[in-house]
Amino acid sequence: MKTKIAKLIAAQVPDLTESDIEGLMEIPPKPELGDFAFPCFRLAKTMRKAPQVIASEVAAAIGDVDFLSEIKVEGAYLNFFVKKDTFVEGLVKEMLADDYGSSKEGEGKTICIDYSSPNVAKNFHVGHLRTTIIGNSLYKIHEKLGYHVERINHIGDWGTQFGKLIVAYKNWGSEEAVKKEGVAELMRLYVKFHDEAEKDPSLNDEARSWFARMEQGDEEALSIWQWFKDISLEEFMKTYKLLGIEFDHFTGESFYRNMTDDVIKRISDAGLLTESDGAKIVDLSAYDMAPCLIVKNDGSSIYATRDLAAIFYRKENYNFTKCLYVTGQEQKLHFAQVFKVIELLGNEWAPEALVHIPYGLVSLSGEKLSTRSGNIIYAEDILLEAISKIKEIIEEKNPDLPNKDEVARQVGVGAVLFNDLYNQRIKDVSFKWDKLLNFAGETGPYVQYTHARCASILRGLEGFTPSEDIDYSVLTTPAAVDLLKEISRFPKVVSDAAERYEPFVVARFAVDVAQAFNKFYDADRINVEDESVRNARATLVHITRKTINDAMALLGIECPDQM
RNA sequence: GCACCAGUAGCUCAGUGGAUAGAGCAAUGGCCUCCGGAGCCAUGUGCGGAGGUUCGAUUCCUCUCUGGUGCACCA
Repeated sequence: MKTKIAKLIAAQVPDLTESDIEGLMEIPPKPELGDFAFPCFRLAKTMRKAPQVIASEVAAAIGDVDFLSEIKVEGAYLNFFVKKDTFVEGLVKEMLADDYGSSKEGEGKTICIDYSSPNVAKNFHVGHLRTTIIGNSLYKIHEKLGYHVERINHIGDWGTQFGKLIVAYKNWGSEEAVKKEGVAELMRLYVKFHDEAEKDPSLNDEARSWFARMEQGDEEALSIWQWFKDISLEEFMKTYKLLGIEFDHFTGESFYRNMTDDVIKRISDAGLLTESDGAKIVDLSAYDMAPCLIVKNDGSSIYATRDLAAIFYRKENYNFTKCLYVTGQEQKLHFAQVFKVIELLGNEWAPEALVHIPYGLVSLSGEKLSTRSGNIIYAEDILLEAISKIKEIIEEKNPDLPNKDEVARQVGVGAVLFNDLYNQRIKDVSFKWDKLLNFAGETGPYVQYTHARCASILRGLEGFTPSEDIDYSVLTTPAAVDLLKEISRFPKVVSDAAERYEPFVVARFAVDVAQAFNKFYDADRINVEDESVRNARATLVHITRKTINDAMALLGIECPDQM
């Protein structure tokens, strides 16, 4: 429709350039002023006349057009009012398609997404939840656009931290305690290590040497490591199950441990490796960056080395067009360094293909999360708390609901996910229970409630099936048109979200549709005597329900039919 | 010290060069014998500051203030 109007204008203004026409099409519609609005400032540059004059001239020249009801000049703006029937019919037919919102822009392309990636022997806390949820949503969004996605959980299962754990286990731990308490005991040992290391710094050297032994294949070290890793993974899987999140690969850091020598050789062969304070680095001062550490002075590898190895491995095995890293913004410099090293090794694809997707810090009552000070909230606790609160509300509002537990899980988890995906990733988050557990307004449960309401209406309509064969003039009431306009943004919303790597675009869209629907529901009665009115409105309800369901699915949130 | 990110309503946030800058929360008042009241409607204050580019700046540039983060042997 916008293209049509742009062409109309172009026909009246012969010396219009191509970029002028593109500019015309970029202007978003302002429904309160006209269905489509075009400012004439751009035209003024081409035509060397005042924009107000141009607006009147163009309006007069266009005359009668079959799909327009009116053209209004407001100062320097041209407002086009489209005939409602035509407008509505076009939109509805598009929206009835099963794959509405999908596209083929990613066909034949592979995207690797590295997300979640928790550290073994540490609890899964509210901060880890963000990368997990954001990564999962980016996966769904790209899949909707036709990309093939490899979901990679780059588990933090290698590194000096294990040396620390082994030292702590040997000094202050016991097999029974670890078997009994699991991750909680590992956490205790880790904290204990740091406390002791403050008093006796030589413990740090001991830890580093245990890690060096791991890298050399020491059997004792590796068997303890494997044991701790298994315990942690089991714990992580519980949270993933609750969230309904899956991965294609659990190739953590240890997976790449035998590939680091190759990385070092490549860097060395390229003449990039230099020695500094006993360690081996790539000097990046030419790019205003701190050097990238490749080998520590005790000869063992560091995370950068393993990240480099992972990139080569993924490029060779998955042939990605892009590889996304969903991690905290505090790791920005690290990824900039790693990506630069890859580029310097002669891989021109690196700057385009390797993308760090940072997100803001989660804090708790104004302070940084810290396991050691106990200033921390675990992911599982948040999810379980939200689920139980939802369960209470269900008992109060809808006690006869079948499968309450499953619905409570869907809505509780939905509330947590939605809360995390509703704003730009980069914003720091201050965790607050009361905000999370308030389910009014712009929240997951509000959107899910609207979905359940749609489903409920549709259940109540006997013999209704959605169809293109309806009376479109029924859907030209202000509330119906507003709702249709919101829904019509879906395809652009999905591609915008992918382009910006921002799930919040989809979350906001879901709320906008829900709000528009609730207004429509309030204004226009659906289940009425008149069959043609009923069918047309019910078709709109059907489209709304499906769009909300599909949009929420892109966030990893399920929408029950009743709640 | 250097670098990166953020600063919009009392609070949490949208706003990707266009018209009178929008939502939710919180507060107050209202909602039809009728499709789910986790809903709908009504009522107020605001772009950290100063310059610059532009016909037009919350948006782009420079400086500045405030907060957060990072700056090699942790990840």
